Amino acid sequence: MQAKLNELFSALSDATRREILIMLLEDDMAVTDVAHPFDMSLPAISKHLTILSNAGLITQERRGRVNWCKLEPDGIRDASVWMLSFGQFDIPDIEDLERLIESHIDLTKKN
Amino acid sequence: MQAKLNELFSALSDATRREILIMLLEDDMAVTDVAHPFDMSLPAISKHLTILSNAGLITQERRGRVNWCKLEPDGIRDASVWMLSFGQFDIPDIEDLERLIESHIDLTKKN
DNA sequence: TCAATACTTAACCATATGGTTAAATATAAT
DNA sequence: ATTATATTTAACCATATGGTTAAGTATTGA
Repeated sequence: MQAKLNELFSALSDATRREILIMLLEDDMAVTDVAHPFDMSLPAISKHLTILSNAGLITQERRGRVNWCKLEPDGIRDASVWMLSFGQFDIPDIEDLERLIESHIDLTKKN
Repeated sequence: MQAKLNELFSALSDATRREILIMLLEDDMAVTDVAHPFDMSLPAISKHLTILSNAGLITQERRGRVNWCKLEPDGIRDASVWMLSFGQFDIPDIEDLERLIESHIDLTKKN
């Protein structure tokens, strides 16, 4: 359990990986397309995807030469359970939330 | 913002640090008392506390030779905002939550 | 004043992380 | 059959992380 939480929070502790997760909210994507917006080599992205996969935050399914990445909706659950049980998890300022969701939309439009 | 989130999730990605946070839910504690339940040197705990402090999850206030550690209730907020905005943040199985809260109680009793 | 207490800092170590480039693999298209 | 595409694997590198022990610094108590 603790090891799983370590892996989860650790996976979330990198901005590139968080952006990838947000991109995958929109739709499933091929590895190359995931890599496209980032100023980073393909192997680097491939590694990030492996980390997200091991943490259970995404799944990958190869069809032909394309490896499709998709969000695993339950992946974040253990982390959210921990945060809720930690108790300091109030509903945040609605404006913070709106601003952040807005920034996600900008991000996906950027592609 | 991203750097702050990196720091926050990274601080949460270590089981020792998460346990420390849960201990501090109960009450403020001196560094030595924080260290007591762990099979780890004092400098190691001191480092963990610095990391929690830099992430904004706790504050430390020295009075005399005792450095009091206290939870910073708003510290986790940015992480919770991100998770909520990520959207896959359902209220989890109530039994999962109860089991986890129970395990926290056990943990604090252990001291 | 001297010793004990409550730490922090320094120096070190092994392993992990996040990136790179080059080479390998498998599939699809020509 | 050859080439292009999509991706992974390997080898490498610099820096970060999480621990250690030993030494240093205040503060308190005797």
